Amino acid sequence: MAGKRERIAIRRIENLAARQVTFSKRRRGLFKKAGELSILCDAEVGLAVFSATGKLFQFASSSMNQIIDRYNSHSKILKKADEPSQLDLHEDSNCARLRDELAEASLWLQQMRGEELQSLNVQQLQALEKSLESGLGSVLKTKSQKIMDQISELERKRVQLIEENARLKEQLQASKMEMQVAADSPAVYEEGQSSESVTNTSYPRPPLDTEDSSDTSLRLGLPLYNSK
Amino acid sequence: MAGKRERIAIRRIENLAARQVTFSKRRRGLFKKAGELSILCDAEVGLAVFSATGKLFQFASSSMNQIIDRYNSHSKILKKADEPSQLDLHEDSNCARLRDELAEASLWLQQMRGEELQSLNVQQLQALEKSLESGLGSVLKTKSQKIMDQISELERKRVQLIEENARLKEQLQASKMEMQVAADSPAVYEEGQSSESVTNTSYPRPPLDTEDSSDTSLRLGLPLYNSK
DNA sequence: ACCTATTGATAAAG
DNA sequence: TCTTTATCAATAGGT
Repeated sequence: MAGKRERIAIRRIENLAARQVTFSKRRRGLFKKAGELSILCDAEVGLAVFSATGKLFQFASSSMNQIIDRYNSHSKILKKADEPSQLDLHEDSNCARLRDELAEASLWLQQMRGEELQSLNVQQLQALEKSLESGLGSVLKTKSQKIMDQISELERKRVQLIEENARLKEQLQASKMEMQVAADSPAVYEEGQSSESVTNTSYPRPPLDTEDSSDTSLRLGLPLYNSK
Repeated sequence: MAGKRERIAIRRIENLAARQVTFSKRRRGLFKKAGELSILCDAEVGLAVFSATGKLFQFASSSMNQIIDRYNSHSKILKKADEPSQLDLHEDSNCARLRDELAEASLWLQQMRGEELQSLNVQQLQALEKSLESGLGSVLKTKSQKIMDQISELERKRVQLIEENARLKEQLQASKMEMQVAADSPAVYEEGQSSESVTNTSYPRPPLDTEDSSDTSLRLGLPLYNSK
């Protein structure tokens, strides 16, 4: 029924299935915490994880390439200033092509952000408008979906808590009644069962299993969750 | 004395001191978990964190450069499979930088077109949405302005043509009167132009402007703007 | 997948 | 920043 969570030693998990399960769980936890750190503390965070099978998982608060650039800048500063002269002169066709593509992509980005539009004609503007509307639609759809997922999750938790509350109220009632009986006839009880029997005669109460009712962990809400 | 650890909301911590404290604690926790994941699950993990003040903290299960190289390889595979050999072998820093920038720009373009959105969180989606709406607004504004300009231009041409028409009508009138005078008192003409002028009077023709009205593109009202 | 017991992480205070 | 402590969150192991 329960996880004994004996703390596992931090060394490679030999069992393949267990390793994969742990990888999934811990990876999600790690990414969540990375995201929280970036938001809470206004930090730029980049995280890349390659599974043992070679698959890539990544998280970046901004974009991974931006973070890598920034990282390289820092590394360079720490190491040494590079000499740009030779490299600049040695500009081969691949570089030129890349530069052209980058220029084109940058212009597109500018135009999608609403800049440098004067050089476009009405037809081109119309195409751009259509593209932006389409993109906006996808973004809204994705955002809605993510928000709805969050809401569902919250609702699920809310229902769980309501059930928990109801259970605790019942137990509180039972506890009060027990105390009142104890005050009426103050005696020393070694076991809860005797008081329970008295209580039963005085106040009707929700049925409790006599075997389990002395188990603290169960009183605190060993729930018969049927949720979901 | 005690931590009430009420779960804080995941949003930027406004208080500077509290933010720095949380940054320290969570950063250490995050790095610890990153290390545990890499060992437990035999994964390669790279993590870079830039504080709000610009300081770099990093963790890498192997070496950061190795991880960045592996990451770039994956990105390349995902993006395009064209000519990897030449670029890989002849990779100077300028080329690499250009390629990274291009990759980033391409990703942005994709996301603005509504693709590859699943990796974004709600905040990032919101920012993207805002950017798209802003760009769309500018595009619509520019398009409207250009259309209005075209309408104005057409209206100007229309007025010009009306005036031209009126002038021609006057000339026609004058011409007719001349002809009538000529018929009344036929004189001797030495040049062939006289026959032409007679022809003109017989068949009225559409007005022709020697300069503007002969420009087909303007008549069609669809100026063919040449972008770039 | 889901659930819980248990350990781990961490917010607040000193 | 370090320590303490009370809680909350992550997760190991089981179903």
